[in-house]
Amino acid sequence: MIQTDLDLKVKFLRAFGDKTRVQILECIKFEEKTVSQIVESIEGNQSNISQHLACLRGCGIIVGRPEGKYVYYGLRNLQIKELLDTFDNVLNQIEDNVACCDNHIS
Amino acid sequence: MIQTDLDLKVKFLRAFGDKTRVQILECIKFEEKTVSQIVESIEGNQSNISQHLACLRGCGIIVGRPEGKYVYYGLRNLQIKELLDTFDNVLNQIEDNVACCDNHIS
DNA sequence: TCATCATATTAGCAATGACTAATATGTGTG
DNA sequence: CACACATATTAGTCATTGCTAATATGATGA
Repeated sequence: MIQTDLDLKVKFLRAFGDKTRVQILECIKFEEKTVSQIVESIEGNQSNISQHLACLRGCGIIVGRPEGKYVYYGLRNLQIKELLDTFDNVLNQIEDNVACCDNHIS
Repeated sequence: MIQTDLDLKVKFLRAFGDKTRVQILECIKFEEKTVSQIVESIEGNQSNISQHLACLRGCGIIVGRPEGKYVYYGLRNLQIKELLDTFDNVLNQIEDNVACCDNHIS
């Protein structure tokens, strides 16, 4: 299947649109963590977290650094960090509007 | 149901993670358009587009301005515009990684 | 090498989201 | 008022995504 730029963009953006993945990103926003640490921190299960990590990694949002039997995950680069900060900033301004969105789409 | 800040954040971010909605945003990025114009521009159907517009509006990303029998939709504010630009910038840097993400999640 | 721990992968199921078709609302115009 | 046009809403179906449980891989240390 051919992926257009649009498809890639959507895939990238969709990666941010899941509760577990947002929690993971917040969890490793300031320092890299092992899978176990992330699992414990957000109280998920190992398999599930591992799948979401694979997704975020595959989308170029995070990177994994194996070290012995652990893998440390962290944000890919500063740009991603800044993007996350931008989300928070924009969200603060429009929080009231988002609160009343009850359409079943999204 | 109580919506936590996290839920709101996820709802907001998820709004960007759909092909049709991304197309809509690109379509009205520089100037507001009527629903009909958007429908024609991205070759969707009216009902579908209308639902996605409701979603984006409900999430505070776009605003609708009724004028006579038309409704003009545009980005809510400059911050949203800048956020969209940021997406493009970040994406340019990591496009190669996104391309090879084949996990069925996201 | 065997046992253990950390992480990844797979398959199947459950839940959510998006699309279509039909209908409703609302606005302008003859 | 009646009609035409623009947009919104609803219900139902189909497709996608996420979760769980089980198993596999890979590394460490006794």
